Amino acid sequence: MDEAAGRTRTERLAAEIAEAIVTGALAPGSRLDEQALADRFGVSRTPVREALRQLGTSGLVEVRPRRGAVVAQVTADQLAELFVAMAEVEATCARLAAQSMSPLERRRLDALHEAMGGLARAGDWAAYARANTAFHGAIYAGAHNSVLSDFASSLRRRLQPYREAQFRLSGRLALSHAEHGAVVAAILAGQAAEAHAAMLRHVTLVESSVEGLLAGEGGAVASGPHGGARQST
Amino acid sequence: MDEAAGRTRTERLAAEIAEAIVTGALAPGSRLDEQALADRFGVSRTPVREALRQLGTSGLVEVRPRRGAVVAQVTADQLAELFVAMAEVEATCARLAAQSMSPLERRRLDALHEAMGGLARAGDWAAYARANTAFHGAIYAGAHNSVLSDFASSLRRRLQPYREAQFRLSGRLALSHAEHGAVVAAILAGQAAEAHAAMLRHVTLVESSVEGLLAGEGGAVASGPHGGARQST
DNA sequence: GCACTCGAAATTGCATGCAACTCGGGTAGA
DNA sequence: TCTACCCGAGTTGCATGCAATTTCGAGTGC
Repeated sequence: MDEAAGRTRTERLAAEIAEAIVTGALAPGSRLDEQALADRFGVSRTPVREALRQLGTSGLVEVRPRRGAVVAQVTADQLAELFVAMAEVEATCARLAAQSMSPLERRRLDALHEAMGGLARAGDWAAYARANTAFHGAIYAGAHNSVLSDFASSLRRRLQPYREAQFRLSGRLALSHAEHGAVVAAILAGQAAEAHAAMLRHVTLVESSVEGLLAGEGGAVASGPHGGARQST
Repeated sequence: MDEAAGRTRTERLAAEIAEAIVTGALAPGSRLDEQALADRFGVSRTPVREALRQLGTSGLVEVRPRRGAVVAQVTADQLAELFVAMAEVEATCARLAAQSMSPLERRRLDALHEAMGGLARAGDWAAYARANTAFHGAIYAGAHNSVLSDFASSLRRRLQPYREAQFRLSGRLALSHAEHGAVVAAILAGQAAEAHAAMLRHVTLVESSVEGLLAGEGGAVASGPHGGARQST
């Protein structure tokens, strides 16, 4: 499934390591030994080092000079800050989208939302999670601002493992779809303030849902939301 | 002048190259030849490459696989997007700050604002520009969210050369201080919506001021706001 | 005169090697 | 027994070298 994802080895490595971190195959806090990674991917340490630097800048790994790299620890406090930041940025995107989405973009957002209703009723949380990414992506795009859009995407990506788990909670799917409904209605109507408020509420509810999950797991925040998932590829 | 800024060569290089880009010593669009940079700083290509990758992730340089790195071009459209993003993020920080700044933080913000009034009346735009960075930094910090704060700082840094020029415009100093006054008043009073609106207005006014400057320069956006300025420190 | 092809120089991507630093265990001393 | 020190293994930071790709220019055909 890697085909020719990235042209250079460094790019492919950065993508693969990021994937492993986001999916939980590499647990937060684990050391990222350069030689071990190089052996594992069949390359030398040089591209591994370059990939780790890149991931360090984007916040996924922490590189300590002369002391190696580790998968970034996400404390409960930092997790809360990430969620607040994502809520605010997404809400901003929603407001801008309400102001500046084209008629075509509005129709497509509406259609996507309708389709997700079917997935929610069917209880297909895996498909819903995928569609959910597209849904939020459509709103980022509708803001017509690549800087905000990129930032929102990167936050969403970092929080992906924490968000995904909560879709399995019974009832969350229908709730999520209802919250989306309020966002979509406000955007379609061009009501900027309402769109902002609705999106803020939606993401904040996701956050409290995640917090409930993590609390139930017994303070396993530092080791991520995966009960023991290991790499799948 | 570099003392021991960064411990490793890569870090120092990243900082120095970033500085050269931000101050305009390296013009947007210029090629960043690895060997040339290595010679210039007296190191080998390896740390230069790692530094360039880092800067690539943060958006300051554009690295094209197999085709070398160039200082990121900022088109007029991208500049507008950067300003919109900064306005929105700063406004969000201002709103959060109004909600959650401690009494001590509020007093300090007020004191800083008062001091800047003196600088504005004296027409000391260089000192005002420095204090301005501290002023906005205080608001970022008051939001109590390192994710948003870091993002805002990075945007501010990228826009620094464009913002700085407009302080020299006669009248801008007093106007800027007046706009700050509205922001400070709202934050001190805990009026979240007002703080948001006031900050949005402030940054948007800075943007139009910068646009006026650039238009006056004759479409020199792509080559940056420096008419030929070279590094000063 | 213009476009296209081919080849050499230049530049990037990556592998390898070495020195400097970190960190663990063991030992001597109090 | 506890503390401090020392030393060796293991890692990281960086330099160097080579292969692959891009780029630019000269030459050729149309």
